[in-house]
Amino acid sequence: VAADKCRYAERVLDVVDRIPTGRVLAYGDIADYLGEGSARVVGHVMAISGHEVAWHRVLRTDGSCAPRVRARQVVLLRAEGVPFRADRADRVDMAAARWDGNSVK
DNA sequence: TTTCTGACACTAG
DNA sequence: CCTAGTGCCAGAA
Repeated sequence: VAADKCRYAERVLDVVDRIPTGRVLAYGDIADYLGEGSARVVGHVMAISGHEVAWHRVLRTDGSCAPRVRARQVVLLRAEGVPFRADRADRVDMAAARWDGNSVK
Protein backbone atom coordinates (compact mmCIF):
# COMPACT_ATOMS: atom_id res chain seq x y z
CA VAL A 1 0.00 0.00 0.00
CA ALA A 2 2.81 2.34 0.88
CA ALA A 3 4.41 1.32 -2.39
CA ASP A 4 1.32 2.53 -4.23
CA LYS A 5 1.68 5.98 -2.76
CA CYS A 6 5.34 6.01 -3.56
CA ARG A 7 4.60 5.01 -7.12
CA TYR A 8 1.92 7.65 -7.43
CA ALA A 9 4.25 10.37 -6.21
CA GLU A 10 6.92 9.12 -8.57
CA ARG A 11 4.45 9.21 -11.45
CA VAL A 12 3.46 12.76 -10.63
CA LEU A 13 7.08 13.83 -10.51
CA ASP A 14 7.71 12.04 -13.79
CA VAL A 15 4.89 13.89 -15.52
CA VAL A 16 6.11 17.21 -14.17
CA ASP A 17 9.62 16.39 -15.31
CA ARG A 18 8.29 15.69 -18.82
CA ILE A 19 6.79 19.17 -19.10
CA PRO A 20 8.86 21.00 -21.71
CA THR A 21 10.27 24.43 -21.00
CA GLY A 22 7.79 27.21 -21.63
CA ARG A 23 4.90 24.85 -21.01
CA VAL A 24 2.73 24.32 -17.93
CA LEU A 25 0.18 21.92 -16.43
CA ALA A 26 -2.56 22.21 -13.85
CA TYR A 27 -2.82 20.10 -10.69
CA GLY A 28 -6.13 18.74 -11.88
CA ASP A 29 -4.65 18.03 -15.30
CA ILE A 30 -1.93 15.89 -13.79
CA ALA A 31 -4.44 14.04 -11.63
CA ASP A 32 -6.62 13.46 -14.66
CA TYR A 33 -3.63 12.45 -16.78
CA LEU A 34 -2.62 9.87 -14.21
CA GLY A 35 -6.26 8.91 -13.77
CA GLU A 36 -5.72 8.68 -10.05
CA GLY A 37 -5.87 10.80 -6.95
CA SER A 38 -6.95 14.42 -7.04
CA ALA A 39 -5.54 17.88 -7.56
CA ARG A 40 -5.00 18.20 -3.83
CA VAL A 41 -2.93 15.05 -3.69
CA VAL A 42 -0.83 16.27 -6.58
CA GLY A 43 -0.26 19.50 -4.71
CA HIS A 44 0.81 17.55 -1.64
CA VAL A 45 3.22 15.48 -3.68
CA MET A 46 4.76 18.67 -4.98
CA ALA A 47 4.99 20.06 -1.46
CA ILE A 48 6.90 17.04 -0.17
CA SER A 49 8.87 15.85 -3.18
CA GLY A 50 8.45 18.60 -5.74
CA HIS A 51 11.70 20.28 -4.77
CA GLU A 52 13.56 18.21 -7.35
CA VAL A 53 11.31 18.88 -10.31
CA ALA A 54 10.01 21.86 -12.26
CA TRP A 55 7.23 22.50 -9.76
CA HIS A 56 7.00 26.04 -11.13
CA ARG A 57 5.51 24.55 -14.29
CA VAL A 58 2.51 23.34 -12.31
CA LEU A 59 -0.29 25.74 -11.40
CA ARG A 60 -4.01 26.00 -11.00
CA THR A 61 -6.48 25.30 -13.80
CA ASP A 62 -7.22 28.97 -14.24
CA GLY A 63 -3.56 29.82 -14.66
CA SER A 64 -3.16 31.44 -11.28
CA CYS A 65 -0.42 30.33 -8.93
CA ALA A 66 -0.62 29.22 -5.35
CA PRO A 67 -0.33 32.14 -2.91
CA ARG A 68 2.39 30.26 -1.03
CA VAL A 69 4.78 30.33 -3.97
CA ARG A 70 3.19 32.80 -6.34
CA ALA A 71 6.19 35.14 -6.34
CA ARG A 72 8.69 32.42 -7.27
CA GLN A 73 6.20 30.83 -9.62
CA VAL A 74 5.79 34.01 -11.66
CA VAL A 75 9.52 34.70 -11.81
CA LEU A 76 10.45 31.16 -12.84
CA LEU A 77 7.67 30.92 -15.40
CA ARG A 78 8.66 34.22 -16.97
CA ALA A 79 12.24 32.97 -17.05
CA GLU A 80 11.07 29.81 -18.83
CA GLY A 81 9.32 31.92 -21.42
CA VAL A 82 5.79 30.97 -20.44
CA PRO A 83 3.17 33.26 -22.01
CA PHE A 84 1.47 35.40 -19.39
CA ARG A 85 -1.85 37.09 -19.81
CA ALA A 86 -1.74 40.72 -20.74
CA ASP A 87 -4.55 41.51 -18.32
CA ARG A 88 -3.11 39.93 -15.22
CA ALA A 89 0.64 39.60 -14.96
CA ASP A 90 0.17 37.14 -12.10
CA ARG A 91 -1.55 34.63 -14.36
CA VAL A 92 -0.42 32.35 -17.15
CA ASP A 93 -2.14 32.06 -20.50
CA MET A 94 -3.26 28.47 -20.04
CA ALA A 95 -4.78 28.42 -23.51
CA ALA A 96 -1.29 28.71 -24.98
CA ALA A 97 0.96 27.43 -22.22
CA ARG A 98 -0.90 24.23 -21.36
CA TRP A 99 1.23 21.22 -22.28
CA ASP A 100 -0.31 18.93 -24.92
CA GLY A 101 1.04 15.82 -23.23
CA ASN A 102 -2.55 15.01 -22.43
CA SER A 103 -3.51 14.85 -26.09
CA VAL A 104 -0.25 13.84 -27.75
CA LYS A 105 0.59 11.12 -25.29
C1' DT B 1 -10.38 8.20 16.54
C1' DT B 2 -11.82 12.93 15.69
C1' DT B 3 -10.59 17.43 13.97
C1' DC B 4 -7.86 20.86 11.40
C1' DT B 5 -5.37 22.29 7.69
C1' DG B 6 -3.43 22.38 3.04
C1' DA B 7 1.14 24.48 -3.42
C1' DC B 8 -6.97 22.45 -5.39
C1' DA B 9 -11.62 22.62 -8.14
C1' DC B 10 -16.32 23.74 -8.89
C1' DT B 11 -20.69 26.20 -8.16
C1' DA B 12 -23.34 30.09 -6.48
C1' DG B 13 -23.94 34.97 -5.19
C1' DC C 1 -13.66 40.84 -11.06
C1' DC C 2 -14.37 39.03 -5.87
C1' DT C 3 -15.79 36.05 -1.71
C1' DA C 4 -18.22 31.92 0.44
C1' DG C 5 -19.48 27.14 0.72
C1' DT C 6 -18.65 22.17 -0.43
C1' DG C 7 -16.09 18.00 -2.03
C1' DC C 8 -11.80 15.96 -2.53
C1' DC C 9 -7.40 13.03 -0.49
C1' DA C 10 -3.69 12.95 2.77
C1' DG C 11 -0.91 14.15 6.84
C1' DA C 12 -0.37 16.13 11.60
C1' DA C 13 -2.03 17.13 16.43
